[in-house]
Amino acid sequence: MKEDLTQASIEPLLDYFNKLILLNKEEKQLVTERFQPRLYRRRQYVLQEGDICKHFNFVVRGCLRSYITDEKGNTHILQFAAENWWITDIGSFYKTKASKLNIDALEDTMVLQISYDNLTGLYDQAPKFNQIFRVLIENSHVALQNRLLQNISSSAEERYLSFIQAHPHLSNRLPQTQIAAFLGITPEFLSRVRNNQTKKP
Amino acid sequence: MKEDLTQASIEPLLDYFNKLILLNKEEKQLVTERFQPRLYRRRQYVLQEGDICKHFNFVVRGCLRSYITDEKGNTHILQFAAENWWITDIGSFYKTKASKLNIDALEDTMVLQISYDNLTGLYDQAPKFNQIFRVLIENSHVALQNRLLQNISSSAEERYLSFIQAHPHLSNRLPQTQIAAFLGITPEFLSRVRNNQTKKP
DNA sequence: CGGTCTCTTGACGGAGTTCAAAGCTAGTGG
DNA sequence: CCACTAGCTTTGAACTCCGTCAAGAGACCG
Repeated sequence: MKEDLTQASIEPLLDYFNKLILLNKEEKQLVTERFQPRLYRRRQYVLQEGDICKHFNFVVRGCLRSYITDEKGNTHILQFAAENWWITDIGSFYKTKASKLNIDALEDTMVLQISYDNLTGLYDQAPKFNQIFRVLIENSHVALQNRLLQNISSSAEERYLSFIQAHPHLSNRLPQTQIAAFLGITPEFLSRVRNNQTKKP
Repeated sequence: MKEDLTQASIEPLLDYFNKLILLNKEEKQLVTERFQPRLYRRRQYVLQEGDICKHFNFVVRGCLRSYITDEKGNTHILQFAAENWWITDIGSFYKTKASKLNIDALEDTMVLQISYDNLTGLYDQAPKFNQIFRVLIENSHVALQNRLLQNISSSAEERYLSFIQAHPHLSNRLPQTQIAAFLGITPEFLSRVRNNQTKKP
């Protein structure tokens, strides 16, 4: 499946903003000017540990992940980002300091990305985006709170069932190794959980 | 130790804001007008599951916690908030919907709190506070990301050591049951972890 | 094809839980 | 100010969940 940037469409992003707060013509124009389309190929890094995160990314097609790698070489996934999701290292991006996270592509992926300067410029030209990006972070924060609470209160099986129920589209297209790294268990144990699950009902 | 609202001081809050972004005289005045001091006694609820979270709280003295209770009756702590920390249910507060969290006082606690209307009024009168509160959430979000990653990648012992190192003042004044509920382990096991720890070095 | 990645399965080991009991601390009411 | 109760901490033993290591069987891609 070929794709190139001339096919890039800003529409999904405009739709996304419009669902949060209606944009006028000028604001849509600003978004179109300040966000840049970009393609990442499978396994390509969007951000590498130690670098400064330069962009806020909106996924148009494909799937990215953010993760850390521990001293044993195991990866632990903080977030997946498929269509219409945002991904960045907020701490590194806003404070311009070295990132502890990696972000890379699980599939060939097209994003619309905005740099720090372009984003602060956007805040100045259209203050409405202050509110929009505050809401983005709030939503993301609430989701993360729920995930943490579930992690300290539920078994691996409960977390897995909850994940496939909340994200059926993701659990279909991701390899189980990635889901295990997200849930905080080993791929072997996830395999057993799934096996028990099919026998149950 | 007696304390009452006439002794209430807005100073810690003004100091806190000033360290993020310098405030002018008018802005300080606005903060003084719009934040209300309030006392909560030990075990008193600040927010109860099912209610709508009405306030953003800044702790001046004492300590609060936010938590859920599961079907077995176990509590799982999302956050502690001692001096100079913020605590609220962001989702419930901004979207005016029923909260899944409880917030209560672990000690007699004085807070400075602001209502939703007063906060949005503050945003309008002094846009600087848009930025201030965006930074607050960003910081909180980064802290939560780190905690989640540690939870899915580290042992109970590692998490405990990391907690007492990052928050020595808190770990001294909190009962171990509360720390265990925060780390996601049983109080019995935390006792054993501490016991091993004292024997080691 | 050949190699790499993914998924499964088994046996074993270890981290963390559950239940129960006991001593200790601290708040509370009379 | 004392007595009493409720909560905190510790310890033991049995048990469960989940990880580790190893091996083999597809599946996909170059």
